[in-house]
Amino acid sequence: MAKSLKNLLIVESPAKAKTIEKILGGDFEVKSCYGHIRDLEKNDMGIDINNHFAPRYIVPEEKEKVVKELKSLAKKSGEVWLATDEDREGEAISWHLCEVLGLNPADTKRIVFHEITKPAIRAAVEQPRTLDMNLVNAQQARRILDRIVGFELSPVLWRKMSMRNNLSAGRVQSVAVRLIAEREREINAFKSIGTFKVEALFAAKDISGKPVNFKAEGSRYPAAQDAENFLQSCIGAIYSVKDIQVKPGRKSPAAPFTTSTLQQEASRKMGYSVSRTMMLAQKLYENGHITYMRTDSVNLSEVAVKDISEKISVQYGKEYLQNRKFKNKNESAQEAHEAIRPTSMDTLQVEDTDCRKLYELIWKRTIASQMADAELEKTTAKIGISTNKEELTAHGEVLKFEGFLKVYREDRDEEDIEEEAAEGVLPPLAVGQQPEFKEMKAVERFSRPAPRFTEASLVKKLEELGIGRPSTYAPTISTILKRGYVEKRDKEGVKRDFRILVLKSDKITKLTEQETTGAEKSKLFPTDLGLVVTDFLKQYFENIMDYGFTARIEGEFDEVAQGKMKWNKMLEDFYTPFKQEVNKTIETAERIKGERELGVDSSTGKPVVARMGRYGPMVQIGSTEDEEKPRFAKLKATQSIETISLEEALDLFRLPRNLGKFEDADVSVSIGRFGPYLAHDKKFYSLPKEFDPYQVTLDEATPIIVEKRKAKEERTIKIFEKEKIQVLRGPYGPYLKQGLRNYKLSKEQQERAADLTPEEALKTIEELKANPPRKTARKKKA
DNA sequence: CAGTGAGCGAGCTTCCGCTTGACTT
Repeated sequence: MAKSLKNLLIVESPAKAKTIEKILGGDFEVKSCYGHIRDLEKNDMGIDINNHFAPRYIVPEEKEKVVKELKSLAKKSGEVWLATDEDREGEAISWHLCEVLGLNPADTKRIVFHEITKPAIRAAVEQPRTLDMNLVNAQQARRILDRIVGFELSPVLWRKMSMRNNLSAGRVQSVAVRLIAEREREINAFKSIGTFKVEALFAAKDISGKPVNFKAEGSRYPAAQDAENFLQSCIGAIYSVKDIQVKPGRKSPAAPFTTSTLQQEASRKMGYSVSRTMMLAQKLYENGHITYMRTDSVNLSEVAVKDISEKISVQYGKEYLQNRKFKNKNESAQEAHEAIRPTSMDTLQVEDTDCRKLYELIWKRTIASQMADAELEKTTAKIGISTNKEELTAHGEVLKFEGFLKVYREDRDEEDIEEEAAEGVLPPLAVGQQPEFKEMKAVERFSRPAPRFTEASLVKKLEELGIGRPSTYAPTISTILKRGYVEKRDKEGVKRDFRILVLKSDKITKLTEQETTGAEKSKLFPTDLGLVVTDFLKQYFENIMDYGFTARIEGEFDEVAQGKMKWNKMLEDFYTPFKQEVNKTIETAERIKGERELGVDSSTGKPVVARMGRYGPMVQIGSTEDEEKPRFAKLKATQSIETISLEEALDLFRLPRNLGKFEDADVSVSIGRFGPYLAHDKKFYSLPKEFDPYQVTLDEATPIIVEKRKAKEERTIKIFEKEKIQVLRGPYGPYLKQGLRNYKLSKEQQERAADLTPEEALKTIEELKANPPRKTARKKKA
């Protein structure tokens, strides 16, 4: 009788499975399928396009083990319950499970819950439903469309680009690169404008009678002369308070964390990369400290709200408690999970420092979300000037009740910070009062372009556009970095002069000071490759590259999910014009060069161009049609096709430089595939970083050669000339080298490396060639 | 390890979203 058998309940995550098994107890065996168990075959797109886009699914190799186990458990079980996530992907996973485990979708129990709490799970088991095939079809449409876009566009790039990188394009990654590319161009085109901002310093007595300084702001003047005229007009003036406004203000806490807001705050507060945050969160989740970390929901379960409320009452007092329900701003959210929160608000010691910092951040954000508003008092004082009609404004802000700010304050991105009115405490002022005038300044301030994206601010932007999902933000960033479309790096700022006019003791002084501008840390920069590929895709595939494309097709997926549209009809409508564009592009588009004319080389009269070559960005003097062969030079890592000047380009041709003779052989310096190097007597020595290949002298170069030669000798234990094998000393101990390849010695062989015979070395290499030690798939090189 | 850049063609690459370990270096 089936009753005696256990029920098998399948969820996506193994950590979830453990928790649920505890809640459901004896009748249920809870197992995990580890996400998707089937995917489209890779050959020939895995889609029969001419047969109404029929997908060809396979179980990937790495999923075979799980599938086998679930199959055998399903056979032995009384009933199978599908409890995958309540969203499009979760519904599809359940359907794939039916297909693979041989279950009938019409009578297999499908249950859902948004939170892993006892009441939610009990309630779910009471109300099983069956699979929603419309939702499954919406997922299939999503999957197939992404496969089509990716597997049609990428090969176009392979054909049209001369680089041998494994280029790729896709609905999400290509738009992510576009955002970074356009921001860069915006910055390059930005014309900074200086204006003079008036700021006066006064003093008045505070409550205890002590004089304190405070600031008041005046107008901005576009020209230095206007600012000077204004200061001039203030000479000898009397300043008096004309008006005082006191207004209450409030600040409310931010919603509990989702994946993207957690990534943003961890980046702003701790400087974690997006993938680091996810790794740490994964650990916290597996140890049962926090709820699921890939979510777009800001919702907290009732049980959690109760726990949080109690904690606030006990730890901070009842006046700090204010329960709130947050709504998701984002339309594309699927909300299959809760917000990210601690599983319990009890104080908890997390061992690992980085994990602890992230845990504490989550704890504080969660607690703060149910705390009272902070109450402020904002004071604005207008100060009149006796000699002219202008008024100065002083702002003050006093915190009356700290509320949630006692625990947590959200940081802001550079992008969102407007120049702030000076905040702080104003001394008590009265209308008619004449505060003591100290000085007035007009400081030149320059407008700034939007800052470059950080990983986290890119995620924020993508989420706003509805592009990508919590589980893909980190992988998307890895992809565009790996493809070389984007680089993460620092940029040194440049020094800039700015002017200050100071009015003090009825005299105006003019000063010039220096500031650093344009410095960036850990920002995303597009490479020339990224810029060129983006331009190409924008030109030929405007629709896919449009920032609204995902939102539009999401609307159609929703219609499929509601049963208002057939999924293969939707794909048909998308595919027909898209495929035409692909074909047209393959036929008509020129190879992607990204060429930019820089001018004429004055010494030869030949044109100079910057462009993409087989090995990356380069400059070229003369053309291939000329009788004389053109000259080529590679751009430096910090240079770009778009911004390099003729002068900088010509400078690159100063290499190779012959430095002179050393030990009867020429010493020359150049930049090669692996950076700057010295060449001498047919041997190469890489040039240490502190030397500039354009500046280095023979006297500096010879010690480097001598030094490197010595180091190499010290590394060499033995050389077997005939076998062309070297026994070398490396950072992990002695090893063998033959040609370009290294071979590991066994521990025992390492100990007697100096006594190895050529025969044994040869044998070792043969054996290692026959059985390469690493199991991980390695890429074949042509 | 080291100076390439044209074009041809073999054989290969590639997407997004769900999930975690198993792998060395």
